[in-house]
Amino acid sequence: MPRGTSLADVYDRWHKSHPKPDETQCSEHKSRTRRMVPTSDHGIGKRWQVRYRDLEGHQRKENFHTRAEADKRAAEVDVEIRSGSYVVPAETKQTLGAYAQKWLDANSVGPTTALRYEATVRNHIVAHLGRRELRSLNRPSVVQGWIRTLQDGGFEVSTIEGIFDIFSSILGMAVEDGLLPKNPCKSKSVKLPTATKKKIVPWSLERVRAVINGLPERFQAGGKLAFGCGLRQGEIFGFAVEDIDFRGGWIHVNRQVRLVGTKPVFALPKGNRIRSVPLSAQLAAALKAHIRRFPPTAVTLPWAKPDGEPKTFRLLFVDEKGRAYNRSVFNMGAWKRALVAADVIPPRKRGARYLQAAPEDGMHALRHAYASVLLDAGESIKALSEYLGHSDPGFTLRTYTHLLPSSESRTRKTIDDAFREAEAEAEA
DNA sequence: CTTATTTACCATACCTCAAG
DNA sequence: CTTGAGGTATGGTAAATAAG
Repeated sequence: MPRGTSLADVYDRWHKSHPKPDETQCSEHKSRTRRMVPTSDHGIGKRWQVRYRDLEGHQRKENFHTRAEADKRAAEVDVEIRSGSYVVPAETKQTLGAYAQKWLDANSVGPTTALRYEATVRNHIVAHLGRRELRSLNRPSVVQGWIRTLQDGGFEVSTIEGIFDIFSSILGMAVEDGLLPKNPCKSKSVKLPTATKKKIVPWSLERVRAVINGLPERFQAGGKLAFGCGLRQGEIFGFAVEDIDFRGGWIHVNRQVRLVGTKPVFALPKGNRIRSVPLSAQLAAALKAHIRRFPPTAVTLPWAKPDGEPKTFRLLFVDEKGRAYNRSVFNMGAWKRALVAADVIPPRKRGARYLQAAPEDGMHALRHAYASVLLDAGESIKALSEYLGHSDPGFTLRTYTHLLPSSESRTRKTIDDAFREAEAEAEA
């Protein structure tokens, strides 16, 4: 703006060349006033300003060096506000790294999940995209390229999905905050690698028996309980003598032992869902024998979080020092050795540091074996779902549907049984 | 020193909930 | 019933530490 030009002159020129916007034309949004004024008259800094009200009615100002730029921006703002793609310009300049931290801080999830979110953001999101400005992420190609680098990293599809979900959630919040016009993760052109759905292959009964036999004596009944009632590992570790109803033939799954970071705590089972499971006579006998041999040990741990209220339960299965089992120690030690004893994995080679086992040969395999045996015997999905503690029978069905005996084999078996019965009657 | 155990942290499968 | 988004427990390795 040339020196000596008065503010009034500028206003005048502006209004002459830019007729007042028609009120009715833009009544669907709140951007009504937009005008340009010089911000200073000494030739320094930005001299043209666009003013408007944003979607929430807050007044916004943006400064420009030239009138042409300001004009262009003013037009853009109107279009953006009308179409809903408007974002606050200044705040989109923050980096993804900074915004991801806000997302982490705003979350209220459990400690396990918080740890995972924090690690995922740090290792997979901020590491690759952390220095980018938020608004620069509004391009599907950028997101797709990032997915590609994850793929090249050799991660499982399920892992990439997990990382992507968190990323999408962060950008989703940015959209809600008005910092991004839309979430590029939702774009049609952003594609995740497709997963081949893995089917659970249950252990054979021989393997179940062999591995249980290979466990240390103090935990053999624990293995039997895991297989015989389908409990999760943490639920076995938290199983107490008061959870058994010998008379009625039930066990109650009321808690688990969980690690919060490295601190063990008692907590409700996964999904905060307690349940009861029928107890077979043989398993009951095994538990009684175990209790005689290894009397229940009172263990006190905080409830739910390390600084939670201390609770004491008389646990059936504790380590040699009378502590609740630490799953990391257990899986590395007793469990792996049982796998070796059962010939599931080879013994450790000289010089090798660890016993190697496949992920599907963890203790969870006993739970899967339980499900498999029940389905094979014709137990209903509904009942199985209850015993496993699934809240959704649909999930149980999806997980185990391939283990349901086929209709043909059920038919053959039924007829075979009928024949046997008929022959038995004829003989009598 | 070598080997065993524990700790710290990461990857993955498992699981819930509710909307479509 | 199916599916997508959100969340959690289990499986695993390497570094740190303790034990032999």
